[in-house]
Amino acid sequence: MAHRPRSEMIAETRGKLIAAARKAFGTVGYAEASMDDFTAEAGLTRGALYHHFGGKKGLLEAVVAQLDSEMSARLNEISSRADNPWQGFVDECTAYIEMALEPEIQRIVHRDGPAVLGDPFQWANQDGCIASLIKSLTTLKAAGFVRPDIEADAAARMINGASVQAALWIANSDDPEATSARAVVAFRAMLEGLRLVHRIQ
Amino acid sequence: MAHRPRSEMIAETRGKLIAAARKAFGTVGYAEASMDDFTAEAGLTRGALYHHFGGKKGLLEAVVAQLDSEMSARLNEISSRADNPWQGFVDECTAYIEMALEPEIQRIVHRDGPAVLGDPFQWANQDGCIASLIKSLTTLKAAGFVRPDIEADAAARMINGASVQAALWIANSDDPEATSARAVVAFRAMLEGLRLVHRIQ
DNA sequence: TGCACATTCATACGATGCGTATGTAAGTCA
DNA sequence: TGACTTACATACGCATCGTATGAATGTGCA
Repeated sequence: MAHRPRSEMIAETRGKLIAAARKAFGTVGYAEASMDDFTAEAGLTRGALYHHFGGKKGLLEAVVAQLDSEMSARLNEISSRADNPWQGFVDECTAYIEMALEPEIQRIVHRDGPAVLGDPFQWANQDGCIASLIKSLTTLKAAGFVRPDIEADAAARMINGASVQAALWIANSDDPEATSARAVVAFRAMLEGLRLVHRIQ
Repeated sequence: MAHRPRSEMIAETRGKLIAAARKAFGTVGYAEASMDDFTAEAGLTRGALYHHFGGKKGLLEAVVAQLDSEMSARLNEISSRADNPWQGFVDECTAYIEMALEPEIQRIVHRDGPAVLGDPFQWANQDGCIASLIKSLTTLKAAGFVRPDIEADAAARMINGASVQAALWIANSDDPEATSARAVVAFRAMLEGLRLVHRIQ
């Protein structure tokens, strides 16, 4: 094996650690994942982990950031190819729920992540999927689709909470298809409440 | 000390363990709470803990059940003393958010609880606060306050998710008063979406 | 009332996982 | 090319957990 630049080696090491941790966290969960085990699986030891990430928690942050940016990219892709802005947003939210059904995302991003790292809105991923949600809502509001008294941050919070719950419900259901349909009805109704409409009564 | 009936001793031991665990879980969190430490603080050892609760997880379940039934009692009290059913429900939800601001409830019920025990809707506390939510929604729907196509379970999910997020937002804010006001606006708007109203366009 | 039994809880032990301190090899730059 | 830094492995001590065992006390039955 020829001499390779150090920066490449580092990137490879970090990547291997993140991948191994992601797999372990996603399957057995953060608390049950043994650092010795999954570093060994990556052909490394805890020494490398502590050097690059400071500890288990730091590695979780890195894993979450990776998942988050992947989700964000998928969401941007989806919302960008809609002609109606509101419909695009509804699509985005629906996709958000569907992604939360994936075990890796559900477990790491929506369960262990918040429990270990705290409030997701404080994770401050500039390119995270929550930032995407807020951005979408901001433009929607500016375009007059959302009630002017509702702030984008606040709406993003509600939507995030409801989405995760909806996904949890569907994932734990014994008839995911039917449950999904029922969840979407309630979820869209909730979104309608945020929308700017004229009412009587 | 005279001979006391065994059932009393047991109840006292369980109570002491639950109280000590509740305090520890609420302050340092579930993962950081040492069983040796908080059992000793209760004047006991891990032996008693394993005997009565099977382990740390079982004790967490007991603590959560206690908090949950306390919350439920408070919610029932609040919703019962409202004249307008819908307003009573809004009050109940608002109280739910406010309770989630209490560190003990936020940490144990909304953070560590779901992470360790899984989906709160599966905890199956017959007298839990989620059951209260569902019950309130069921009666509201029967009375025609809620859109007929929305199921009580589904709505409870959305509301629960949104409430927890709202509470998290407020709790982590540097101006809780102002944040609370903004959160409530969005939350009520969301509730309006579930409500049965006549609309144009 | 007395005794066998079940239950409650403490103690003791082994195993596992974590964090830090230290060592070593390899890359980098003057 | 040699001093220095960086990347990672190794080794050690400590805390925590689960279980197996033991002692003490209340309880049910003759």
